[in-house]
Amino acid sequence: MSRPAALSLVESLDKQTLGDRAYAQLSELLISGRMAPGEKLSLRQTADVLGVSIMPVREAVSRLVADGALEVTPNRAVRVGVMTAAQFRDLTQARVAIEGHTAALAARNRNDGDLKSIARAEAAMRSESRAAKPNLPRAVELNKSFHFATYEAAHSVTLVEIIRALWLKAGPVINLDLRAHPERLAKGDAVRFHANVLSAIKAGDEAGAREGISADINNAADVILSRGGLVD
Amino acid sequence: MSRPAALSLVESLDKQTLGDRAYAQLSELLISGRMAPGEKLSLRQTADVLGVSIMPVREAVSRLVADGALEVTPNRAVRVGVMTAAQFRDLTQARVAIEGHTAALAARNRNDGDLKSIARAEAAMRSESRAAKPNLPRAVELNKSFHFATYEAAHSVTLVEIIRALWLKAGPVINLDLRAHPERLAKGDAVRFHANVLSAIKAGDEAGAREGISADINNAADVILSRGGLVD
DNA sequence: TGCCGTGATCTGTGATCACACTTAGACTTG
DNA sequence: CAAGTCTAAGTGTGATCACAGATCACGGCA
Repeated sequence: MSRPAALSLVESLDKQTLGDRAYAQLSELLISGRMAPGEKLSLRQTADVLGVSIMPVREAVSRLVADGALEVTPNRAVRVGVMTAAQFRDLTQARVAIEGHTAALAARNRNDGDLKSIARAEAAMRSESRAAKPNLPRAVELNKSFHFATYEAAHSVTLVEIIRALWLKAGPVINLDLRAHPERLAKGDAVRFHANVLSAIKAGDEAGAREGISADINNAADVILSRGGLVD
Repeated sequence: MSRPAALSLVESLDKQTLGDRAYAQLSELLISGRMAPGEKLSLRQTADVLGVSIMPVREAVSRLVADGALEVTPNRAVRVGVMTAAQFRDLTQARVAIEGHTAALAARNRNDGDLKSIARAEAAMRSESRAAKPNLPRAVELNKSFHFATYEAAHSVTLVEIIRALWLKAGPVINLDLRAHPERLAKGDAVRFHANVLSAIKAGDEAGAREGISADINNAADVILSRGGLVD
């Protein structure tokens, strides 16, 4: 099984299927809230936009439907999932439990490299959200970066994957709201919670990390629920 | 919007796509351990078995790949996911956290109907596993029934969905082992843990429910890991 | 003016075809 | 006899075609 050592540098150059790329692009749109809940989506149309045939889009969409991020109505129309207030509450509670647990785990398992990436992500989001006129898409992205830098520090690929699936469902609701009401960012709640999480993880304080993440999630969810924009 | 009242009885008769049925059948095979980790799977072949074209199978398989239950090797071969011992440990820890949390939630949120279904599932599995020669496929099915009756009592569709995805990954490893070493069932550990879970949930004892489920999961995982059948 | 049939168009789903690639086995060759 | 070669069958992926059902606008009837 010995091969020329130089070959190991170039092997497996692409190996990414078109369906995978379509999935990546669509989930990025969803997770960052660039598609509103209930917005319809045509296979052929998005296939044109992505410059491929409808097959890869089909695969991507069926995966997203399985994830619960998209849904296909009984009328055979694909749209971004719409949630009732009750479903959103259920999702939020699950997020608090799982993301809180993962943050606590991060406080125990983090190494120096993890601390650095979390601190960097925290600083980036702090400076962006305190800017005179913050770049909203960038703020959304930085918020995601901070959370996932935290979760990665738990060193559990299973948990991170689960959280990614949760964000896929919550993204459209949360980040669309943030785009519509940017004043929530300026208020600085998220930045404060993030700072608490960072210092707790640095100190190895599991309960503190869990509470910081819980507060961050619950705070955002409360604002959205009080806005009353969800059906039912 | 008023319609003849009689029509409301027959509306929405099936509305289940072939791909959904293929997914249901394949995931049932996986979750009950009837397919061994690493076992290969051909799209055309399974399409023949299921009596459909390869399209529905493709959709089902791509969803299962996204779930991590199946995997497609770089050589373009689909097979049941194989796990390293480290991955299995990670998966087990996530299961302990999430399923334990859900059981605790069940102890708080259960109603009388939930208690009845849990008790019924517990009794069914107990009697089967104490039989002279237990029916293994049935025991696997009853074990699943007990766990999910418990989790349903938490009344959180989000958590139950997540747990179902976790079982899809763990099923092949755990239940294949159970088929290969049925003496584990006769030993009665699972039955004892289940009884503890049932009484804790009945008593509203959240910590007890969490510990019972944790013990059940960890016990099975320890046996499998000590068997050394996992690669790496 | 209001309502309902009707046809063109668009939807997702399923089947079939085309293709690049892998793999296994018979064959040839040294 | 062993090692390399080449062919044929099988693989997943992608494109295209076919189809039932939904939607919507237009036009005719009441």
